[in-house]
Order: sequence, then structure tokens, then C-alpha cells
Amino acid sequence: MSDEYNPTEIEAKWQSRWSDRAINTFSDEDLRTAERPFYNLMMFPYPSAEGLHVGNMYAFTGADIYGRWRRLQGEDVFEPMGFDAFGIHSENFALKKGINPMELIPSNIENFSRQLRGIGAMYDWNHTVDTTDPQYYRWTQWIFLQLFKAGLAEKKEAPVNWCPSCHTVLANEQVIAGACERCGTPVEQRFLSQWFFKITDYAQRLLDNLTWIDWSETTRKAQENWIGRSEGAEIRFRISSPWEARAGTAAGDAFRQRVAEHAVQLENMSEDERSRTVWVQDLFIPVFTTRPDTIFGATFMVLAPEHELVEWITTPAQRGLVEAYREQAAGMDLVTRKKAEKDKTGVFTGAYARNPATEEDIPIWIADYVLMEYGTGAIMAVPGHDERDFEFATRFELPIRRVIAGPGDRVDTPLGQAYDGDGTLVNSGRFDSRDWQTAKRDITEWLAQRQSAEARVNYRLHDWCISRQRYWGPPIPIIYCDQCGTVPVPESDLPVVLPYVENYKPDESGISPLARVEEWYRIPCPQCGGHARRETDVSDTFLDSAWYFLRYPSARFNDVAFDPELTRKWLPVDMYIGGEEHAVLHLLYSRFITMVLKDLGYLEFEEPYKRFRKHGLLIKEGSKMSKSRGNVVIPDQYIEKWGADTFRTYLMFLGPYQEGGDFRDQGLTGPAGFLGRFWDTIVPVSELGTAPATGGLEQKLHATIKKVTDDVAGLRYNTAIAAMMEYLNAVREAGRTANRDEVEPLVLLVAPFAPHLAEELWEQLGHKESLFTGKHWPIYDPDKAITDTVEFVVQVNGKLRARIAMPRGISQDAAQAAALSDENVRRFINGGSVRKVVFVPDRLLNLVIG
RNA sequence: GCCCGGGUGGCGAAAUGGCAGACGCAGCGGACUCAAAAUCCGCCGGGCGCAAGCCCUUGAGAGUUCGAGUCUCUCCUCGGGCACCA
Repeated sequence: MSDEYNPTEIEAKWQSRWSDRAINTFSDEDLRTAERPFYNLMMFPYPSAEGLHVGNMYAFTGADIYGRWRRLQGEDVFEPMGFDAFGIHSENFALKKGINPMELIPSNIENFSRQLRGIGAMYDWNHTVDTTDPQYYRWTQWIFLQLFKAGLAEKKEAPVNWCPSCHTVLANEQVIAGACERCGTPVEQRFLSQWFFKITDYAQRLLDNLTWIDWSETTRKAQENWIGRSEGAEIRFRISSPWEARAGTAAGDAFRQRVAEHAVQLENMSEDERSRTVWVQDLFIPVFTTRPDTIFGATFMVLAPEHELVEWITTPAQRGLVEAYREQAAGMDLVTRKKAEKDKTGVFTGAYARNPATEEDIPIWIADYVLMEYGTGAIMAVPGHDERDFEFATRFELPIRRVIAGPGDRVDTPLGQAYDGDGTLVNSGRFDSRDWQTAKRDITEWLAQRQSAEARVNYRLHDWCISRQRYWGPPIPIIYCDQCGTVPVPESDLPVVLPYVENYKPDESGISPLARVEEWYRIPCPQCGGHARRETDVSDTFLDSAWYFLRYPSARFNDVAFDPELTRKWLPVDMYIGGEEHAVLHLLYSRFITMVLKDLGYLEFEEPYKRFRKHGLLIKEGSKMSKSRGNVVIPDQYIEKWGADTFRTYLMFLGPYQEGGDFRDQGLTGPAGFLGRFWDTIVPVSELGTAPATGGLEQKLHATIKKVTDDVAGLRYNTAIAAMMEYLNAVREAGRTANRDEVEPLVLLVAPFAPHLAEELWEQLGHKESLFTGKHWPIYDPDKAITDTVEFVVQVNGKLRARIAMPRGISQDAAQAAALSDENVRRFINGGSVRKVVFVPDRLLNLVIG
């Protein structure tokens, strides 16, 4: 080894030594017998074509530093890494390249693994996961089956975005201003039959647990918003237009069936009437509202254009208009339709409903600002107190009525805009002058007594659509039999292997590419042996990643998804670090799957991650990194030039880890110089025997250990590094070769950041074992971490007038005496009398002059 | 519109209600060198001053306090998330 700091040489040496001596890997036996298990998890990457991005490396380095720190404290830290290699990203890249993903993805993974080995993280490559491995997705399919058997997976029709040019279904995120993000073609809405997981059944539990899990606050808030709990009431409005749907006619029978299916309320009907006729006026339209207190101001109703009742209540005179409007709405993509800036449009159905509070008949309209997916797909419109309803009422000249009076409003103060603030009720009959908050409850109760309402909670969260009409994912393990209907694939037949398909491109049919492979999907029914076909959709990538953390410890077992004993020992995850971009979907889905598996008896916990911390986002020279800007930082050249240790240290130094930072090429010289001086300072020390720390360095050392320990624990890596720099500067200012006790602890402090350098110096200091094999993190002595003298700040009337060194623990009187003898202090007191003295021990003295 | 974060030197950033600008980058001056690079030493928010020191300064304005970058209110602004969610 040469005298100069040579990162390339050192890093190669230690990476191969770690691997040869199995420093970072556990055997399955190690996992079973570990005494102080600590599961340190980071979000696994999808192995993109471009390779490891500096954003990945930033995330992984910060997480690895935490893991290495816990290991230096003597814990058995399990730090696995894997690949989220299924999904549309990988498939689209394969399409672009014209190479089948089944051939392309393995080479991406290989490239990624190579890069990951170079960043100096302590990954356990004995326990890795690749979601495209049949031995992995076999268990993804198994989880689907468990949900199916528990009644938590169901197939239903749902609207999707369809690009007629690319022949594919698009996620909402892929639709930009109503057009396909790739080709610019306007997107259409199509209805397809899809598999859903009933995550809404878990909405309240997912929300409740957020109060106690130890997660970044912003992430908890994001989940809370996403779940979107609203409290209010469901109120029923009786239709008051007297049309009938007669039994025995085709239309009448179809209507009666719809009524039964959709649980529209039927009341006050004799058996005889039921068998003959359904009167539209016997139907109720349920609406959800968070403002039952404003019901006296509901002057019309609006249904979503797709609402089932529309075709039955529309009058012949309005039918043409209504049909035209419905068609137009159906042709519109979901994104454009949900645009708030769009002008309100709508059509009157000709029908009326009775407001249960005022007993007035109010018109029923349809409009696309009411969404079928939320609530009941119908609203009571209160234009006086809802901005959207106000806009609609103004446009179509519908009555606007004030029913809430804010401070200073009179009963008849006209409304120039919707008022949604606090107030008391007006124009509301017996509820007049009641406070709006109280009235919410009172009116709901009053209507409930008359069977017209009940209190209700609604969630914004939708069921999780897991079907993908694409190729690159795990086939959904379901078989459709002509005789037996929907049959789950028997668990003993798993995995349902994704076949190699030459033409895996999606086409205009909207049907999965697997539907073109007859020899694959046509199979005998596992129950009756009759004609049957496989489900040809694959599942969402988010399902792959919803349980991968359960798989890591058991990654080497093929007969079980997760071994119960290892799971009990290692899970839930102790520390999870990842990007805020997954704050909602991935983190919510994995919480949901964990809860389900717990309810089904497979797990003993229901929250997968004890702690979650988000890391910040890296930008480059003040702007976002993106391929189009051409400013994406690829770590390889930097590591080659500066070494992984310098690169890691720089990434952690450029800003607070949880907030991100601005990457500038020039900035690397700072940490590079630091590590170079570190080397120069410590190499000569190895030739000396032990000697204690001397002078001010001992105090400074203990203070630094405290600072670095606290900062690393709180992921404040930037200030931890600054503290080490300060200490190193102090050692060098001593102007002599340092004593061993002055610098050996510093080698340990820097080890999580620059593990190769630390190992090398540790060895040169005479240690035989890797420093990551023992409990080596230095412990500070609180008594030694403080100085004997303190610099007192003396203020006069709150302004700094002097700094005076005084012994620690000095009394107020003594400090005051010292202060009063200071010339500058005297000058500012200027003969005035000291009216008040503020004394902060060992810190500050403030003399207030009257 | 709603919910989170931010706004501090030329730049990245520090600061349990108690010395604003730690640490680093860039810059300037010096040493070494024939020279350059590397390395080392010094200076480095603005203004006044020979100096001691003084005044100003944390997006804007008010407030609480002996004392505010930090707490409260109002506003401006940037970033992120959600969004006709009834």
C-alpha cells in the first residue's frame, strides 16, 4: 500500500475482502441465531436501462450509513437489496429497444448489481429478491389467492384511459392534459372488467394506525389526504315525477333488475305493486353530503351522467339532450373531465325530487362535475354555500338561497358568491339561528327519524385496481371455466409461469398480449376438467413490491413465502428509508397487504415498518435532473475519479439528508480534501504506540463523538461530517503527530461514511478483524465533553457588548462583577442603574438598564 | 382552492428563544515552484473607523419577550402533494 491516499486501490481491496470473509452476508443459520436483529431496509430499485442513478445512490448511501452505524453498535444488521423488475417501465424500455424483456431485464439486473457492489454498501447478497423470478412471483400469486379466498379480490367493470393510437391502457399519471403522454393523441374512456382489491374495507384502520407509527410527518399527512375521510350524512331524496316502469315489458323488467342490483330504495309498495309496476316516484336517490346543515338551501339535484337512474327518470322531451350529453361525457377522458377550471356544463332531465326538509320539488340535472366514483354519484346542490353548485346555478339560472349567515350577514344579505364559512342557520325553519356545527348533527337526527337520512363516513380512497392488460408482470392466477365459473388456480399449481411471447406488444383490442397465446391460456378446469381458460391479465407491479420485505429473510426458501420463525425474529422492519414519491401508493399498499396477511393468520403484526424516514431529492446546479435537460448524474465516472468514499461523503454533506441537496461537481473537492487530510493525519500515527489524548483535544474529541452520534441517529449526516472536519482541523492545528487515542475514535466515526478508508486505517492501526465485525462505536464521557471555561455573552439591554471567558459554573454575582468591570459594558451602562439582570448559567448575562 | 415543506453571504448550508453565517465551495492575498497543478498559511455579509469599536443584516410588515433566524398573526414568494371528493 502506498503512502498516498489511493481510493481505487483501497476500495478494491476491501470490497473483495468483505466478500471473501462474508463480512456483510448472513447464512440462514446466522439469521436464525442473531441475538440483536436489526432489519435495515431501503426501497429496492427497478433496474432501469440507464443504470444506477445518483438519486438511487443518494438514497442507498444514506440508508447504508444508518445500517453501518447500527452494526458498529453491535447489532446484527440485516441489509438486503433486490430488484423490482416487473412493470410498465421495464416493458416500455424493452419495446423501445425491440428486445424481449425476458432477455433484456436480466442484463439490466446484472449491470445494476455490478454498480451496487461499487458503492460500498453492506448488502447481504445471500438474501436478494428479483420480482420477475418465478420463485418470487409464485408467492405474489399466492398472496392474490389468499385475498381472493378471503373475499377481498373481486372482478368488476371500471373506466380506464385508453390511447387509441398506442393501443394501450394508460395510468392517470400518463395522461397529460387529456392526451397520451407519448403520442399526444386524445385519450378515450373505456370500460373494462378488472380485478380489484378491496382496500377500502381497510380505510379506517389504515388511517387509525397513522397516529402511532413512527413515520416522517409529511408521509403520514400524504396518506391521510389520500385516504380522505369525510364525515357527513347520506340523505335520500324521493323522486316526485310520476312515471312508471311496468313489469312484463322488457324495459320495465330490466329496470326492476337494476333497482335490485343497485339497491335503490323501494318503499311503501305492496307485494302486488312490486310484481306489476315500479313507480319511479317510489324511488329514492341517495346523496352523500358533509353539509347536512345546508339542506334547506338544496334547490336542485345533480346526478353523474353515468348514474343508473338517469335513463329512467328522463322525460321524453329531454331525452335527446340527455342522451347527447351522456355520450359526450363518456367520450371524454377522466383527466380532462376532472379539470376544475373547465366551465360547468349540464342538462335538465325533466324530473323532480322532493327535498325532505323543505318538502319542495326540486329539478334533477345531470352534469359531469359530479363523479360516479365518489359518494353515491349524486349530490344535493346547495348553490348558496358550495362554490361549484353556485357556479352551476348561476350558469343555468337556478335559485340560490342563503341558509347560513356569517358574522355581519343578515337573513337576506344577497350572495355574490358561495359562502362556506362559519355561521348560524337562516331560512331553515325550526333550525333557524342554530349554530351550523350543531345543526349538522341535529338535522341528520331529525331526518333520520323520518327515515330520510343517516350519519355516514365517506373515503376518497378507491379500491385498488390490480389488473394490467400488459405482458410484463405475474399472470393473475385465475381460471374461467364454462361450468364452474371463476376458479382459483390450486396453490400446488403455482407458479403460473409467464410464457415467453414473441409479440408482447399491446394492441388495439385492449386485451392482454397473453390473450393471443391460445396454447397457454386454454387449459382444462382444475375442478371439473372441462373447457376453461386462464385469466390473461397480469397484476400491478405495486403488488410485487407490497410484500418484498417479507421475502428477504426467507429468500432462499422455495417451499414457503416467508418462514414463520425468521419472520417473527426479523419483522416488522426496524428502519425503512425511501423516497417521498412512494409516500402514498407503495407504502399504503404494503400496509394493506400486511394487515390482510395478519387477519388471515400469516403474520403477527399489522404494520410492516416500525420507522419510516423519507430522504430528500437531489437537484443539479439548481434545477431538476432529467434526461431531457441532459443533466442526469451517473455515479460511475465520479466513483472512478474520486472513489466511492469521497462520493458517499460528498452526497451526505451537501445538505440535510431528509431535505435533499444541490449537486455541484466542484463541491466534491471539499470532502475529497477532508478524506485526503484524514489519511495523511492518521497514517503516521500507526507507527506510534498508544498514548492518551492531550490538552483541548480530549474535550473536543468527546464533544465530537457526542455530536456525531446524535446527528447520525437523527439522519443529520451533513452536520455530522462538519463536526468530524472540525475535529480533524483541530488535530492538525496542534502541529504535531497525533496520538493514537486522539484519532482512533475518529476512524470509527467516519466508518459509516467512508467504510473502505476506515477499514484500511483500522488495519494500519494494528487491528486484525474488520471493524464492522464488532461493537466498536466510540462512547463519549459527558464530563469530558464539556470545557472548563465558558465564553460568557454579556448584553446590555439585549445587545451584545462583550464576550468574557469565565470558569464553568460561575455564580450570577461573580459573573455580574466580571461583566461590570468590562470597559465596553461600562461604557454602555453609562451611569444608568441596572434595573434587571437576566442570567443564563454558563452562557449569558443581560443587564437591563432603566 | 386545500395540505405539507422552504425563503439566511457570491454559492451549498449551520444555529436546545441567548455570540447569525459553524463546515465546505468559489474568490482574493501569500508560501513552495523556473512555471503550473497539487499542497500549506491568511482574508472572506454590508457600511463607518487608524484602531478599540459602532451601526445595519436571516422574504415583507406587525406582535410576544430582557432578548426572535427560531414563537404568534397577516402578507409575498418558491418547491412538493392532493384536487370539480359534494
